Amino acid sequence: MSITNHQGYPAPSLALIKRAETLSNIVFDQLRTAIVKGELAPGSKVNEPQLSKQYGISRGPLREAIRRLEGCKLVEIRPNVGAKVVSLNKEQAIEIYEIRESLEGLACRLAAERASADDCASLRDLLAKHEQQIESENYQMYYQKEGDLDFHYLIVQLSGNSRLFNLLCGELYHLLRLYRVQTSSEPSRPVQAFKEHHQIVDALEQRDGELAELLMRRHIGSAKQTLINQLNQ
Amino acid sequence: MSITNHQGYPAPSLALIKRAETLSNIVFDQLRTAIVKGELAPGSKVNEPQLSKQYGISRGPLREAIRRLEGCKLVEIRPNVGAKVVSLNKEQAIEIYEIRESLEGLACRLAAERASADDCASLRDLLAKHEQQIESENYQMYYQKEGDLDFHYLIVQLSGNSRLFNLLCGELYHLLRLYRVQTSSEPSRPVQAFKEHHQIVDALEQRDGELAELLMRRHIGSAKQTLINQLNQ
DNA sequence: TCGCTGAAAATTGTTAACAAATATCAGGAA
DNA sequence: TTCCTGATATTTGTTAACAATTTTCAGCGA
Repeated sequence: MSITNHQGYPAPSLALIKRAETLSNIVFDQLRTAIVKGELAPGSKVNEPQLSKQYGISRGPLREAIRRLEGCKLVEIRPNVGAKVVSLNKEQAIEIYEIRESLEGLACRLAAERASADDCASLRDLLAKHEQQIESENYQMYYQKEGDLDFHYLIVQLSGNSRLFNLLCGELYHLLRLYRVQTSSEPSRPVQAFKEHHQIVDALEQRDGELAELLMRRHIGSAKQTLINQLNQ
Repeated sequence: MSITNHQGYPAPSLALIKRAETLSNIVFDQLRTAIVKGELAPGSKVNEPQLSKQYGISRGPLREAIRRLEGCKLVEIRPNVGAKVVSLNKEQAIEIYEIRESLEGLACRLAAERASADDCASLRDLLAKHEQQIESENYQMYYQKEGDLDFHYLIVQLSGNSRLFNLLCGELYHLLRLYRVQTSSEPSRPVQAFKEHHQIVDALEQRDGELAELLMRRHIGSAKQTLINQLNQ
């Protein structure tokens, strides 16, 4: 969950000055988190009077936060009726996996072209740390937990394409997390995934962008296929 | 934009029944159009009192519309300072082209797999119509005008992935249009582009998803390269 | 029971006023 | 001149009240 904050704060001395966050921004963050964590159930109504009481603010900034969520496609608003938390069906989840497959492939190719030796070392470190975790705990833990996300996040970051990062690690990540919460489904092939991660890092170290792209697309394609199998079953 | 009228209203003329659009939604549409067309210059400040006067509404719904634009990443808001129309530099434009290259490749592959014979016929019709326009007017016209967009839109639509459509033909299209307005740059290789469009349709007709993807990636990669050359010059 | 009606309640949309922060700019000092 | 200062004006953030619409639900009749 350690996402870099690219709107960096100005200076160390100013670090103590509390950022002038507006109520709207605060509530936007809290609502988005609540939605992504499933505390606000997919498909459920967003009740303005209730939430404004709950957060202790008036409806003005709350409505602005909801409008921003609408722009992010996390809620849908029908005029004179209200906002509903977006809800994904399996077809829509597959659509997102298709996009992720393509874009993380791109990220991998770019990362292979642009990553420095230090960057590759970081990736190796990360995988080594994961290996420790896996051995000390249980193979099940790895893919299901944040370890998988850390790996993907780092590669997308190494791609150097900041819009790609925002898209994959922001919007699409939120939607997929929403879907997982909604269906209580978790990825379920930890050992294989770990092997594939190693192969991908190998390709990155060899600066083989095409291979890295291919491997990542396969890697996510497998997860997509698992989902499709569930759909057909 | 047709009105869904569930209640059996007298219906003297459905066209006259004004849709229950909120002021916020109306102004959102108008602002987005103004931004994408460049009427609100990139980087310029979004002044609430001025706009609320101009549109004849109060600041409440106007601010909601601006917050929604923020969610769409078309404006950036700094607390206590206000909203600015987003402005893209060349690096950011290249980032978008990289994403488009990958995603339109995906769209092409999916379109090749899913498009029906009728769909392919529609594409052929579209290209034939473009060919007429080109011959009757000027080769310059084609790639610069909406013809190019029509072609890309249709393919993305044929992919059957609605989120992909919203992403490519919604968000990314708006941003690229913004960049073109900003730099007054227009694509400049109409003849070659037209040939490439034909090749892509050929691949689609042959149901060759891999080739279609490759060709589309090259097609957009060329446009990206043109941009990079401008950057280095 | 079922479905309809319509008044009451709750919710959403909009506005205007006030509070707080920032931007502007005249005036003065080095 | 150039750079500060600080009073003023403007803009943004927030609230509460009002208007309009939808939802709820008791009452009624077939």
